[in-house]
Amino acid sequence: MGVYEELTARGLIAQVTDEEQIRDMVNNGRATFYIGFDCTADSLHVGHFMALCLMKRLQMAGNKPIALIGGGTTMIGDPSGRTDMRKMLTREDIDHNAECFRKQMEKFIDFGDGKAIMLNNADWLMELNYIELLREVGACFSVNNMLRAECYKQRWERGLSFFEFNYMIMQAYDFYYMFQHNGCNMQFGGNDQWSNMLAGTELIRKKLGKDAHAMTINLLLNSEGKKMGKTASGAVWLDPNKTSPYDFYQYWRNVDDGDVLKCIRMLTFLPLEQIDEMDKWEGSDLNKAKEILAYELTSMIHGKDEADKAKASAKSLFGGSGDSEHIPTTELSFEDLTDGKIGILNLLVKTGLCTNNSDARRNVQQGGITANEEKVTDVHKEFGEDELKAGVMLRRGKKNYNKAVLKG
RNA sequence: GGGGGAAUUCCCGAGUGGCCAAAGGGGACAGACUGUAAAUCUGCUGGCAAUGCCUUCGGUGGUUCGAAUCCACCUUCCCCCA
Repeated sequence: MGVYEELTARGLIAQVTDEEQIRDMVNNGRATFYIGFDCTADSLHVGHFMALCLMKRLQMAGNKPIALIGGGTTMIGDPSGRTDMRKMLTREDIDHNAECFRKQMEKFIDFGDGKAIMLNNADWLMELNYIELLREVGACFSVNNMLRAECYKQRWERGLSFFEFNYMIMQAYDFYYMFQHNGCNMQFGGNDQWSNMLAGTELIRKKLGKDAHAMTINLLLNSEGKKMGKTASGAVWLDPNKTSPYDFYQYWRNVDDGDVLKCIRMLTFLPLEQIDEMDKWEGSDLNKAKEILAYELTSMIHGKDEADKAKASAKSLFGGSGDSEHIPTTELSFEDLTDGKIGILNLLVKTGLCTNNSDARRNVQQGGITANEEKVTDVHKEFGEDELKAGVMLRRGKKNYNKAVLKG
């Protein structure tokens, strides 16, 4: 089975420009493909992870990936599929983010020995001259066609500025540029990028009379059709300082029944036969599949050690056995105490289990808080030094744990 | 360039002088039920030293005993005409 067939079997491929040719190219390792990453934040998230996986799979099949960091395109911001304009980022922010992206990608993709390259489109886009660009590539675009593009549909109500409208042209230019300078003959991306990607192949055809290819992957959507990898507090980040390995593990451990197998198929590197076997599982057996998903992903992103720790913590908290060593812990100092004591509300805020006093009070009043597995009903309850030195295991709701320990 | 309209809490959206910390819905959070799932039902959703007090309805001033609500100017956005 070639890599193309594997991607199809995993449900990754959404649209392609020419199936025959693309299959032939990627299966025989003749593709030099690029995936663009706009650096709108200082860490990659789960959505990017899909793209990185794709890159890795194709690299393993002998193709050469180009990771394109969008230092230039981020100056504009992709309006595709969005209803509002993105916040404009400063040059400094973008450079910083680009640097963060680079570090994270290097952990995942092998950039050695010309096996892959990393580029930043700021290197060519920032140099462009407006009039020259208009004459050189602007003439190749039909505004009529651009307006018909699916990715702008959502903008018809709220309006689209000319500024953002140009994003597509910049992305097309990227492809055109790398086609000529880096032998890039294919572009991959999320399905929401399809219009932008076609703009690139069109431009290459018009300017150079040559064929370039594009392929999109399905976005990771849950059974409700929403993008996965988002929580109430924001994205699920790959940076352990932004989303701890434990939280990362828990995110996947808690996906809906209907989404587990899809996630395993699309995100993990487990053999397809094994996945097909899991596909037969039903009911509470799916819990096993969720554990596998969570473990596999955590271990890919944060390493085996962290994955083991996260798993052990989860086991001890939810399963009643296993070691409790790796549970999220908050260290307190004597300065946090008043007269050698600390109130429950204060403690909940300190550990980050509640956002503020009101939130803490509400949770206590609704019976959502336990300390050392005993329900706390009194908002005035206090904890003394000795108790805190031994460690107080706090729980909010069913799944949020934090151990408060007094140091010193 | 001319004319018209809009901005409300996490989101959508009601409110057009006091009864407004602001209807309703969504989401989030908590409880029950469960499998760390879904569905369902219940509670809850600005902050604080908490039967009270403080801050919030795009911004800045003003009118008034009292302003999300009225007036002026500003900002941003949308629609129509050019």
